[in-house]
Amino acid sequence: MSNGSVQSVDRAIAILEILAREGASRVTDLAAELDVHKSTAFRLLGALEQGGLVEQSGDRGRYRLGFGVVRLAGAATAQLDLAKESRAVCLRLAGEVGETVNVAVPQDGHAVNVSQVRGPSAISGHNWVGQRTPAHATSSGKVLLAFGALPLPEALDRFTPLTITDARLLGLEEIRRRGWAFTVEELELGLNAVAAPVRGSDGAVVAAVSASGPSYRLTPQRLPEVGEIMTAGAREISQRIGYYR
Amino acid sequence: MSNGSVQSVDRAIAILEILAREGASRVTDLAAELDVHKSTAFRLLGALEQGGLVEQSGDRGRYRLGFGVVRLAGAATAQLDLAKESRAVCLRLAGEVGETVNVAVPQDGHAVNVSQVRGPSAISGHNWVGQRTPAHATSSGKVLLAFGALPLPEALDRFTPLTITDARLLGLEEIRRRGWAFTVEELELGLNAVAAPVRGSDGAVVAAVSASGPSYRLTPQRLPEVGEIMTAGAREISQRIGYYR
DNA sequence: CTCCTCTTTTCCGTATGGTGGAAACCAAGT
DNA sequence: ACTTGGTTTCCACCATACGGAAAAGAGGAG
Repeated sequence: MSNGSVQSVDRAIAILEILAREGASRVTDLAAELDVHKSTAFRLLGALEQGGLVEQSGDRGRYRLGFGVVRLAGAATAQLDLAKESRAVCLRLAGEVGETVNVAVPQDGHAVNVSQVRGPSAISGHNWVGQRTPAHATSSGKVLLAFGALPLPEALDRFTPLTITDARLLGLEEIRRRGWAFTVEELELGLNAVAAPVRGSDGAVVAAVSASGPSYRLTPQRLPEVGEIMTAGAREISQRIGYYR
Repeated sequence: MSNGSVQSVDRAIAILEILAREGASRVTDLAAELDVHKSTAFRLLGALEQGGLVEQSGDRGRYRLGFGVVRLAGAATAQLDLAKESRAVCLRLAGEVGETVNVAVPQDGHAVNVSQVRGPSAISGHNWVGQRTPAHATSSGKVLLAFGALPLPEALDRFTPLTITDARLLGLEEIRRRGWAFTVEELELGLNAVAAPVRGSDGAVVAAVSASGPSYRLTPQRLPEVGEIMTAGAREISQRIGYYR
């Protein structure tokens, strides 16, 4: 843990905080509050302005927070929103399907779980949250691959004898057509899963919600039924985070 | 207009943008993308973390945007929200009262107008938006003084023979009791106004909405009626920006 | 359990980027 | 037209931020 000592970055952040508090400020006032020279304050404001984090008010020499801050915050809260808004839906889905439900987002070429609700009959205490999973061997991953939220990996590693290691056999087009994906003992023997796409406000797929359980309960015959349930659940999560189509 | 040349601030902002785009990143990846040394990236992240704009993800060495960005954005959008959300209400109030309606926020010891809707019978083409007005001589200003959104100025300047220049005679307690304020030819001869307080999500008064017009139309006898209308309008604006009490 | 690989984190000498100061420029008020 | 106070520009200097080396840590393979 560092002590945060980059003087001009510290000062720039202090300027942002002052502007958040005051609404708008003049160069002179900011300089006085920061105890720096007016030319220093002016230069720091220039850098923040160039980066979109501040902008000039109508009248000369007065600054306020810029829309760049709102854009950054939008990105910061998007995943907070997703985890928060999806929780209630995951709880219901876990009860309805009877298995563990997860929400995964694309990150560094992997599917990373950000939310989990354990199924009522869950045997395993396994917590998937924070864990990255191989996209080609998980139902969530296949969804993210199919809908363009993840790029196809160069190598598809084998985890079980049933793992698909040929990209052409992943069936991504069929997943797009059907609207949900599944795996049958491809990540772990005895583990099946079904996932559906979660869309953001612009319609792009930003996450996947999945149900997973032992193959003797989540049988291949049961996949279509569970697929429809997850698709409806995914749609509801999408609406909760701002997708209205 | 400066060229934004503060290298470490520029780099810090670039880090924020990368994190907004990627969701989370490692030190090594940020360094590569910024084309700086890993120790440089690490130090900049430390400064941003100290300022609350980034935080570490669960796993070691991975960073994401922090809640400080959301707090800054909250401040940035609050006034955008106010101007946007109040517009529809101001339009209706202007029609209902028949006079020009303004919304003012406290800034640097003044009441500053951020939104205006001209009344149907407005004679003057005067645009108040962006203009700061003396708090003690305007109805909006008196509201902001009464409810603690503005401090009492040291000197109360006289604008007309009717301007109140003794702070004790402003009647701030009565304004709090009654819930609205008025001026009668205190800023300009022949100009009267009525204002009511707009509250933010935490209940604090963050703005005032006012109706102003010529004293032969906005007569003293008409002030109570208009006061009630403005109070209802202010409550509606408050609810639109998140006040639910 | 050991070793390897890669990343994170720390430390430090150096040079360059950021500083304060002086001054030019600008806007508002009298 | 002049004054006042703030904004903005320019520049020499030095203190801070840099990159590099290395220590520490984590994860994976054998």
